[in-house]
Amino acid sequence: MTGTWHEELRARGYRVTPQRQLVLEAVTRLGHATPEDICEQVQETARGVNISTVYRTLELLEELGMVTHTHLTHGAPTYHLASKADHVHLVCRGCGQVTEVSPQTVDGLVSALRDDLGFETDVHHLTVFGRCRDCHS
Amino acid sequence: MTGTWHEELRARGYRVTPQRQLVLEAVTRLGHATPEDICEQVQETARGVNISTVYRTLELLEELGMVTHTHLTHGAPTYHLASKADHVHLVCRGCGQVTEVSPQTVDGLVSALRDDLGFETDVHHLTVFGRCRDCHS
DNA sequence: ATTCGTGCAAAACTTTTGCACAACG
DNA sequence: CGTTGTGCAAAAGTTTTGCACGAAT
Repeated sequence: MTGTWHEELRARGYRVTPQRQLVLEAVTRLGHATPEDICEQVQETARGVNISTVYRTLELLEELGMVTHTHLTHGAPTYHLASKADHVHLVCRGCGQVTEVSPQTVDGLVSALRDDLGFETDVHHLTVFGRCRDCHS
Repeated sequence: MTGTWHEELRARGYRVTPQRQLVLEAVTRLGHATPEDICEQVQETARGVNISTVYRTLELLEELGMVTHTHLTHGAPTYHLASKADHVHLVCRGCGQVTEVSPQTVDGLVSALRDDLGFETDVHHLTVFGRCRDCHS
């Protein structure tokens, strides 16, 4: 299971390092996590890892299409696995809860934008803000 | 026309100051603008205005419901008039262009989320990322 | 006259970058 | 071994905060 993306890295001339493995594992485990969250998680295994390495690695993994990021709150970007990114985020302004819903929920919107405007939606990046059932004020 | 929101401010115990007028005018004029954009615009009229005042004023105006902000790019928040915020943003990852489309484009999505999940979408804050017609790579 | 708002400066955060050393292949 | 990646430290960028002065009511 680890082999696959090792080859992916190598094929593109990048090296496989413990730091890169740890960052990817942290993203896998944490789900929606900020660079700082990820750094903390990584440091539980390897204390020395620097946050600048986390930033550099996230940039790399994103370029490789292995992770993506979205802006769920204020300004903090959160990263998650691209392979598990096939969903749309709902963020509740009341309780802050993040829900994931199937991309087919937005199929209509995606088609409309494509047909009317030629706009190809990046569903992975779609975040919908609002209020969940429990937080109707 | 200026009277209306002057009273709004006063009614809530806030004062009407030139800085607040200028920030609101800048937001009105610029459309989607970052705090720094707004600060520059304001300073063309009143050189002394400090960016911290801009931040404080934007926070106030947002609390009053007169402006809203969205995250159109990286991490830079952009502000615009709440009264003109009745639209959805399309952001092209290729050329960076921001297009506004009618909220009725997302009516289907909004209904689906409400009916299925009880989730009330905040349409003002909806930003869709993707690629515009001219930037299909 | 009082209280609130502003400018200034510094602090707090987040993200990026340069460089010497370490380590992957 | 050669080249790429990392840690460290510092820089750059953005947003927040404390405080004394100025301005609105």
